[in-house]
Amino acid sequence: MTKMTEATYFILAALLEAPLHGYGIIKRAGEQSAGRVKLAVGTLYGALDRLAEAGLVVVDREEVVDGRPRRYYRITDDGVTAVREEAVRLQQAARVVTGQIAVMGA
Amino acid sequence: MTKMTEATYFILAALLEAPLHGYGIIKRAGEQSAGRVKLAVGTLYGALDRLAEAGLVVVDREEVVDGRPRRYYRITDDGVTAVREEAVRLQQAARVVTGQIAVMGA
DNA sequence: GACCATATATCGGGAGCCGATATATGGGCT
DNA sequence: AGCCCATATATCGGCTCCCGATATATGGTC
Repeated sequence: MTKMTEATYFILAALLEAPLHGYGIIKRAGEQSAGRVKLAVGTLYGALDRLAEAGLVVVDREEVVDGRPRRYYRITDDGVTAVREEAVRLQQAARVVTGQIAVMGA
Repeated sequence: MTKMTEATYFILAALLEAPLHGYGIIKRAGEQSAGRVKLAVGTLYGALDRLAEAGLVVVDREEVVDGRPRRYYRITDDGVTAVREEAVRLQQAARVVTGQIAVMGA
């Protein structure tokens, strides 16, 4: 089953376009879901640690902006594969109830 | 957000067609997901208690077959609404990654 | 000065999944 | 006869993980 939690899924999804730092991930996840997903900070950092340990994300670079540190995370190839597989699982799960066939491209 | 767990979702989905007893729900969920979802018994009964308390399912009837008790659960109108809303959420979540638009009927 | 957005980090509580265990019956295999 | 398996319900403890609260720090707005 290789289950993935919802928070983990949206974190990976947020990193698909470009590397982001923690706070940026929270904002991006909110944007992508039209405000429905609000990642709590306590959720984020724990999840990022787990993702890094699993090799699905890596620290891209660290910066200091206005005295505040910023740690950018980048999704790995394994991370991309994992989040795409999870997207397929979500769609299949939805189909069980909707009974509708989704049009899927690449 | 009104989050619903994966186990809860598949339990409600399994009950959409007809009332089922606990063990039947486990088998039905496996069928509907092509064997991907395997509900653990410890998960099932706890989840059913929570669903009953929330009014999303009710006990339909109790039977005794071959000396073994069977308790049938039935999904309520609120349960149907909840599982449909969750299906939409899952589809929207999947779309964040796939970027594809799904064809939806009713 | 107070508050808010930005930014990272930790801790504790609570929810919930899951394997193990217990109990019970009937069928199939050896 | 003995054993395992499928069926069927129920409970318990461990573990994962989400999340709010808290702490710390800076710069802009009011």
